[in-house]
Amino acid sequence: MTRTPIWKAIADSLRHDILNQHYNPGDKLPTEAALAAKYGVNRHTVRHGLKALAEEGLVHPRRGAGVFVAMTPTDYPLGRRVRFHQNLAAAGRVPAKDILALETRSGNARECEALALDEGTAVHVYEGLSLADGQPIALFRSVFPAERFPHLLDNLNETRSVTEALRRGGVADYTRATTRLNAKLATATQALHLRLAEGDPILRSIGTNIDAKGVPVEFGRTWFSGDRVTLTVNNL
Amino acid sequence: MTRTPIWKAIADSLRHDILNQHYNPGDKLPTEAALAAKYGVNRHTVRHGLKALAEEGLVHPRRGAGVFVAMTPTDYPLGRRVRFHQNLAAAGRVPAKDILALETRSGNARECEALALDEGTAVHVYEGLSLADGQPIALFRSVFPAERFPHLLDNLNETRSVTEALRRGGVADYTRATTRLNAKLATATQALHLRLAEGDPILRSIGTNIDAKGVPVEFGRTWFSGDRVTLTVNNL
DNA sequence: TGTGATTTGTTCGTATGTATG
DNA sequence: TCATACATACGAACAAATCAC
Repeated sequence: MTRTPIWKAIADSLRHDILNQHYNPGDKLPTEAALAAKYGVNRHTVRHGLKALAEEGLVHPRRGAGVFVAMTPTDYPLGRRVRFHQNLAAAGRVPAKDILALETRSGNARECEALALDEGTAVHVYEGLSLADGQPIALFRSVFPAERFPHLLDNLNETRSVTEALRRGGVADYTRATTRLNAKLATATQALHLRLAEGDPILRSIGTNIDAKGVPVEFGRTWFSGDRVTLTVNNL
Repeated sequence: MTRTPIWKAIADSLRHDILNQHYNPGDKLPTEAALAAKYGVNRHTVRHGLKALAEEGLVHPRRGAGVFVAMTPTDYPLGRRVRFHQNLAAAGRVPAKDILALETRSGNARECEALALDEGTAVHVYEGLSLADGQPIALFRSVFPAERFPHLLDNLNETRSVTEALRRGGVADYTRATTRLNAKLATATQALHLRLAEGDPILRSIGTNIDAKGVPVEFGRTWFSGDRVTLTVNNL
């Protein structure tokens, strides 16, 4: 009878540490050299164990950077009310937003149609990056009717929250009228912002939010990292 | 004052023909050579015009095959009741299914958990290809509790319809309990079946259907072609 | 199953007219 | 007037993917 191989023992040990939250999702494991020293074995033996963990999907090596504990995809519920901050807090993540652009311009055909405006009407545009635990999970571009919300950009700049900015604009509540979902490949720009490789899978969501009277208040497009987000649809 | 360029005139002419249904979605345009002859210009000039249309997303060239009028992605509504045949008929498409596999085996951990079975319990597996107007739009793998539906495979083989096969198994109605969505890249096998290129975007949907009493009757995974399908979420 | 014809993609080269400074 | 840059248009050849037999 053969003893269990050293590489398997190392894999088991690391797996135990990961599952018991000694290492957390997104954490970098010690370098292969450090692990080899710690276990008193050759680096190749450590690599063998890490390879097994990678095949299980538990870790995810990045050349030149290190071996990282796999992030379980963030669950992002799509429902009648889609609220970024709430969604991520409910998933136990720390939400954050980076502002990439805040501007007012004339809306294009699709934007104006979605917002029930005449083509060419002025719209506010809010582009940004959504982060969960500091990791980018989505790019978004939201468009709002400019005339109805004169101070929206200031409020967005201050709060970064669509919900709060709309509330200050007199919209106490808004709900999702439609959502359309596609799979796409990341463009170079998207990859840059989301810290992905060009050609990585992207889940694109296009939706319109309406106020209590059914008037569109926001037309939003969101590009989720396909690897880092799972959209969930729960029927009420 | 300059005349309008020939290539633009050709693009306008073709766009007119497309918008006026002279060419329909999925149709192949005449070859570049044929168009060049028809308009009495060089092939490059035709290509310039076609390139403009392609950038508008109106046409979609395929090397070695031809230039095709863009198919608008099939809308596939995700709701409480997801019915392939109804969904496609509602979108004005002709639905069809190819059977890739029908078998009974013991379910793995995830399948049994989703179906609320003990691990290793026997399940029926239905793998196939969903077609709209003859074009493959999705691969699916559905898993059913084998004990509860003894003749399911025969019924599936005969009707190809999950709804009908379950009805014959005594399930008059079933509803979607959960849906989870991810973006992935097509594997070689998936690309082959869906007639895509490896690495093309795939929208993966994982869901469980339950009967009127809330008992799971189907655990299904579907891989939609990201380009050919738009999932829509309405009336949550 | 493979083989040749068809069709788009790419890269050379040539020539002309127009706007700019 | 000259030099330059750019868009337009034509021609030829070959590569690569696809399709039909």
